[in-house]
Amino acid sequence: MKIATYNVNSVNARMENLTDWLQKSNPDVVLLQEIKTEFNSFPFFDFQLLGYDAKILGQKSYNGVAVLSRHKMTLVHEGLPGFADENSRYLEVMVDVKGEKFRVASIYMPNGNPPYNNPDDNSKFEYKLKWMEAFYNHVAELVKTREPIVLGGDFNVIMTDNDVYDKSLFINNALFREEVKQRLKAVEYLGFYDAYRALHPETTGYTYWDYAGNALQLDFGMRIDYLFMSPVAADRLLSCEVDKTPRQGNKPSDHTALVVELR
DNA sequence: ATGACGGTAGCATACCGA
Repeated sequence: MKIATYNVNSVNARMENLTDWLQKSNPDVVLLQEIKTEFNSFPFFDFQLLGYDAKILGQKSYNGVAVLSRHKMTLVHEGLPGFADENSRYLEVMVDVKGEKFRVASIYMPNGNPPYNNPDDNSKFEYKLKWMEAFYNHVAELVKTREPIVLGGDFNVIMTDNDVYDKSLFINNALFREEVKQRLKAVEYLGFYDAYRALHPETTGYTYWDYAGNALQLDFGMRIDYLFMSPVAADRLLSCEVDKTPRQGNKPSDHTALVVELR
Protein backbone atom coordinates (compact mmCIF):
# COMPACT_ATOMS: atom_id res chain seq x y z
CA MET A 1 0.00 0.00 0.00
CA LYS A 2 1.68 3.20 -1.24
CA ILE A 3 0.67 6.70 -0.17
CA ALA A 4 2.33 9.69 -1.81
CA THR A 5 2.26 13.46 -1.48
CA TYR A 6 3.09 15.82 -4.33
CA ASN A 7 2.76 19.61 -4.56
CA VAL A 8 2.05 19.87 -8.29
CA ASN A 9 2.06 23.68 -8.68
CA SER A 10 -1.09 23.61 -10.88
CA VAL A 11 -2.67 20.24 -11.66
CA ASN A 12 -3.70 21.27 -15.17
CA ALA A 13 -0.20 22.44 -16.06
CA ARG A 14 1.18 19.17 -14.66
CA MET A 15 -0.98 16.47 -16.28
CA GLU A 16 1.71 15.05 -18.58
CA ASN A 17 4.30 15.01 -15.80
CA LEU A 18 1.80 13.62 -13.29
CA THR A 19 0.48 10.95 -15.67
CA ASP A 20 4.01 9.70 -16.43
CA TRP A 21 4.75 9.44 -12.73
CA LEU A 22 1.43 7.80 -11.74
CA GLN A 23 1.88 5.11 -14.39
CA LYS A 24 5.43 4.36 -13.24
CA SER A 25 4.96 4.64 -9.48
CA ASN A 26 1.38 3.36 -9.25
CA PRO A 27 0.59 4.70 -5.76
CA ASP A 28 -2.68 3.66 -4.09
CA VAL A 29 -3.34 7.13 -2.70
CA VAL A 30 -1.91 10.52 -3.74
CA LEU A 31 -2.20 13.76 -1.79
CA LEU A 32 -1.97 16.76 -4.11
CA GLN A 33 -1.35 20.38 -3.18
CA GLU A 34 -1.47 23.66 -5.10
CA ILE A 35 -3.86 22.28 -7.71
CA LYS A 36 -4.64 25.96 -8.49
CA THR A 37 -8.07 25.24 -9.88
CA GLU A 38 -11.70 24.94 -8.87
CA PHE A 39 -14.00 21.92 -9.12
CA ASN A 40 -15.31 22.64 -12.63
CA SER A 41 -11.80 22.75 -14.15
CA PHE A 42 -10.33 19.77 -12.30
CA PRO A 43 -9.34 16.88 -14.65
CA PHE A 44 -11.50 14.21 -12.96
CA PHE A 45 -11.88 12.21 -16.17
CA ASP A 46 -8.13 11.99 -16.87
CA PHE A 47 -7.58 10.58 -13.39
CA GLN A 48 -10.46 8.17 -13.81
CA LEU A 49 -8.80 6.78 -16.95
CA LEU A 50 -5.66 6.23 -14.85
CA GLY A 51 -7.71 4.35 -12.26
CA TYR A 52 -8.12 7.09 -9.67
CA ASP A 53 -11.15 8.55 -7.99
CA ALA A 54 -10.59 12.15 -6.82
CA LYS A 55 -11.84 14.34 -4.01
CA ILE A 56 -10.90 17.99 -4.20
CA LEU A 57 -11.12 21.25 -2.30
CA GLY A 58 -10.27 23.78 -4.95
CA GLN A 59 -10.34 27.47 -5.70
CA LYS A 60 -9.46 29.65 -8.66
CA SER A 61 -5.76 30.44 -9.33
CA TYR A 62 -4.26 29.67 -5.93
CA ASN A 63 -3.87 26.91 -3.36
CA GLY A 64 -6.26 23.94 -3.61
CA VAL A 65 -5.79 20.37 -2.38
CA ALA A 66 -6.94 16.97 -3.60
CA VAL A 67 -6.77 13.27 -2.82
CA LEU A 68 -6.53 10.63 -5.53
CA SER A 69 -7.37 7.05 -4.63
CA ARG A 70 -7.52 3.67 -6.34
CA HIS A 71 -9.72 2.49 -3.45
CA LYS A 72 -13.11 3.48 -2.11
CA MET A 73 -12.91 6.94 -0.57
CA THR A 74 -15.33 9.05 1.46
CA LEU A 75 -15.11 12.72 2.35
CA VAL A 76 -14.52 13.64 6.00
CA HIS A 77 -13.57 17.35 6.13
CA GLU A 78 -13.36 20.11 3.53
CA GLY A 79 -11.19 22.67 5.26
CA LEU A 80 -9.61 22.58 8.70
CA PRO A 81 -12.30 22.03 11.36
CA GLY A 82 -12.81 25.03 13.62
CA PHE A 83 -10.95 27.44 11.36
CA ALA A 84 -12.68 29.77 8.93
CA ASP A 85 -10.28 29.89 5.99
CA GLU A 86 -10.84 31.67 2.69
CA ASN A 87 -8.05 29.51 1.20
CA SER A 88 -8.40 25.83 0.21
CA ARG A 89 -5.66 24.11 2.21
CA TYR A 90 -7.05 21.05 3.99
CA LEU A 91 -8.93 17.99 2.80
CA GLU A 92 -9.50 14.91 4.93
CA VAL A 93 -10.90 11.64 3.64
CA MET A 94 -11.32 8.03 4.67
CA VAL A 95 -9.89 5.40 2.32
CA ASP A 96 -11.18 1.84 2.48
CA VAL A 97 -8.58 -0.71 1.38
CA LYS A 98 -10.26 -4.13 1.38
CA GLY A 99 -12.24 -3.31 4.53
CA GLU A 100 -9.33 -1.61 6.27
CA LYS A 101 -9.87 2.10 6.85
CA PHE A 102 -7.12 4.71 6.61
CA ARG A 103 -7.70 8.35 7.39
CA VAL A 104 -5.62 10.64 5.18
CA ALA A 105 -5.39 14.40 4.81
CA SER A 106 -3.87 16.55 2.08
CA ILE A 107 -2.39 19.68 3.60
CA TYR A 108 -1.06 22.91 2.12
CA MET A 109 0.13 25.08 4.96
CA PRO A 110 0.51 28.82 4.45
CA ASN A 111 3.89 30.10 3.31
CA GLY A 112 3.89 33.03 5.73
CA ASN A 113 6.43 35.29 4.07
CA PRO A 114 5.47 38.90 3.36
CA PRO A 115 4.75 40.04 -0.22
CA TYR A 116 7.88 41.23 -2.05
CA ASN A 117 6.46 44.71 -2.40
CA ASN A 118 5.72 45.03 1.32
CA PRO A 119 8.41 43.32 3.41
CA ASP A 120 7.14 44.75 6.71
CA ASP A 121 3.69 43.23 6.35
CA ASN A 122 3.55 40.37 8.87
CA SER A 123 -0.13 39.51 8.33
CA LYS A 124 0.72 36.41 6.30
CA PHE A 125 3.01 35.16 9.06
CA GLU A 126 0.29 35.70 11.67
CA TYR A 127 -2.14 33.80 9.45
CA LYS A 128 0.38 30.94 9.21
CA LEU A 129 0.68 30.76 13.01
CA LYS A 130 -3.10 30.79 13.46
CA TRP A 131 -3.45 28.09 10.82
CA MET A 132 -0.83 25.93 12.54
CA GLU A 133 -2.54 26.43 15.90
CA ALA A 134 -5.86 25.23 14.46
CA PHE A 135 -4.07 22.32 12.80
CA TYR A 136 -2.50 21.33 16.13
CA ASN A 137 -5.91 21.41 17.82
CA HIS A 138 -7.39 19.19 15.14
CA VAL A 139 -4.50 16.71 15.29
CA ALA A 140 -4.97 16.55 19.09
CA GLU A 141 -8.50 15.27 18.38
CA LEU A 142 -7.35 12.88 15.62
CA VAL A 143 -4.80 11.18 17.85
CA LYS A 144 -7.60 10.07 20.17
CA THR A 145 -9.10 7.90 17.41
CA ARG A 146 -6.15 5.45 17.49
CA GLU A 147 -6.71 4.95 13.76
CA PRO A 148 -4.08 4.59 11.05
CA ILE A 149 -3.78 8.21 9.91
CA VAL A 150 -1.46 9.81 7.36
CA LEU A 151 -1.21 13.61 7.37
CA GLY A 152 0.73 14.65 4.32
CA GLY A 153 1.51 17.63 2.21
CA ASP A 154 3.48 20.80 1.80
CA PHE A 155 3.94 22.10 5.34
CA ASN A 156 6.10 25.07 4.36
CA VAL A 157 8.33 24.41 7.37
CA ILE A 158 12.06 23.61 7.37
CA MET A 159 12.20 21.59 10.60
CA THR A 160 15.98 21.40 11.16
CA ASP A 161 19.29 22.76 9.88
CA ASN A 162 19.69 19.47 7.98
CA ASP A 163 16.57 20.19 5.95
CA VAL A 164 17.94 23.10 3.91
CA TYR A 165 21.01 23.59 1.69
CA ASP A 166 22.16 26.81 3.39
CA LYS A 167 20.46 27.77 6.62
CA SER A 168 22.14 31.19 6.73
CA LEU A 169 19.94 32.29 3.82
CA PHE A 170 16.76 31.43 5.74
CA ILE A 171 17.37 32.88 9.21
CA ASN A 172 14.39 35.25 9.07
CA ASN A 173 12.36 33.25 6.58
CA ALA A 174 8.82 32.26 7.57
CA LEU A 175 9.64 28.63 6.70
CA PHE A 176 12.50 28.54 9.21
CA ARG A 177 11.31 30.68 12.11
CA GLU A 178 11.44 29.11 15.56
CA GLU A 179 7.71 29.69 16.08
CA VAL A 180 6.75 27.51 13.11
CA LYS A 181 9.34 24.82 13.86
CA GLN A 182 7.96 24.59 17.40
CA ARG A 183 4.38 24.35 16.20
CA LEU A 184 5.17 21.48 13.83
CA LYS A 185 7.37 19.81 16.45
CA ALA A 186 4.38 19.99 18.80
CA VAL A 187 2.44 17.85 16.30
CA GLU A 188 5.18 15.23 16.62
CA TYR A 189 4.93 15.39 20.41
CA LEU A 190 1.23 14.52 20.08
CA GLY A 191 2.41 11.18 18.72
CA PHE A 192 2.75 11.70 14.96
CA TYR A 193 5.91 10.48 13.26
CA ASP A 194 7.77 12.20 10.43
CA ALA A 195 8.00 9.11 8.17
CA TYR A 196 11.07 10.25 6.25
CA ARG A 197 13.14 11.18 9.31
CA ALA A 198 12.04 8.09 11.22
CA LEU A 199 13.69 5.94 8.55
CA HIS A 200 16.44 8.33 7.38
CA PRO A 201 17.97 10.20 10.34
CA GLU A 202 20.90 11.68 8.39
CA THR A 203 20.20 12.14 4.67
CA THR A 204 18.83 15.47 3.49
CA GLY A 205 15.59 14.27 1.86
CA TYR A 206 14.88 17.50 0.00
CA THR A 207 11.45 17.71 -1.64
CA TYR A 208 11.68 21.18 -3.18
CA TRP A 209 14.19 22.91 -5.47
CA ASP A 210 13.61 26.40 -6.84
CA TYR A 211 13.10 26.65 -10.60
CA ALA A 212 15.67 29.44 -10.72
CA GLY A 213 19.44 29.37 -10.48
CA ASN A 214 19.99 25.74 -11.49
CA ALA A 215 18.92 24.76 -7.96
CA LEU A 216 18.12 21.12 -8.80
CA GLN A 217 21.52 20.41 -10.37
CA LEU A 218 23.31 22.18 -7.50
CA ASP A 219 21.05 20.36 -5.00
CA PHE A 220 20.07 23.68 -3.42
CA GLY A 221 16.92 22.17 -1.98
CA MET A 222 14.81 22.03 1.11
CA ARG A 223 12.66 19.45 2.89
CA ILE A 224 9.24 21.03 3.35
CA ASP A 225 6.91 18.22 2.29
CA TYR A 226 6.15 15.63 4.94
CA LEU A 227 4.14 12.51 5.65
CA PHE A 228 3.22 12.33 9.34
CA MET A 229 2.02 8.96 10.63
CA SER A 230 -0.20 8.19 13.60
CA PRO A 231 1.24 5.53 15.95
CA VAL A 232 -0.58 2.57 14.35
CA ALA A 233 0.26 3.86 10.85
CA ALA A 234 3.93 4.31 11.84
CA ASP A 235 3.92 0.74 13.14
CA ARG A 236 3.16 -0.44 9.59
CA LEU A 237 5.75 1.75 7.89
CA LEU A 238 7.94 -0.21 5.45
CA SER A 239 9.68 2.59 3.60
CA CYS A 240 9.65 6.31 2.92
CA GLU A 241 11.50 7.74 -0.06
CA VAL A 242 11.76 10.96 -1.99
CA ASP A 243 11.01 10.20 -5.64
CA LYS A 244 12.93 12.76 -7.67
CA THR A 245 11.73 11.47 -11.05
CA PRO A 246 8.80 13.91 -11.38
CA ARG A 247 11.11 16.84 -10.55
CA GLN A 248 13.60 15.59 -13.16
CA GLY A 249 10.88 14.84 -15.70
CA ASN A 250 9.05 16.80 -18.36
CA LYS A 251 7.66 20.23 -17.33
CA PRO A 252 8.22 19.63 -13.61
CA SER A 253 6.72 21.18 -10.51
CA ASP A 254 9.27 22.83 -8.23
CA HIS A 255 8.41 20.16 -5.64
CA THR A 256 8.75 16.41 -6.00
CA ALA A 257 6.89 13.37 -4.66
CA LEU A 258 7.38 11.79 -1.24
CA VAL A 259 6.17 8.18 -0.93
CA VAL A 260 5.52 5.82 1.99
CA GLU A 261 4.88 2.09 1.80
CA LEU A 262 2.71 0.57 4.49
CA ARG A 263 2.30 -3.07 5.47
C1' DA B 1 19.45 44.36 -2.22
C1' DT B 2 17.30 42.07 -5.84
C1' DG B 3 16.21 38.54 -9.06
C1' DA B 4 16.05 34.15 -10.96
C1' DC B 5 11.49 30.80 -12.91
C1' DG B 6 6.93 29.41 -13.50
C1' DG B 7 1.72 29.50 -12.90
C1' DT B 8 -2.82 32.16 -13.17
C1' DA B 9 -5.75 35.80 -14.82
C1' DG B 10 -6.43 37.70 -18.93
C1' DC B 11 -3.99 40.49 -22.58
C1' DA B 12 -0.01 43.85 -19.77
C1' DT B 13 1.48 43.15 -16.07
C1' DA B 14 0.40 42.10 -11.12
C1' DC B 15 0.26 38.67 -7.73
C1' DC B 16 1.95 34.52 -5.62
C1' DG B 17 5.42 31.36 -4.26
C1' DA B 18 9.72 29.25 -0.71
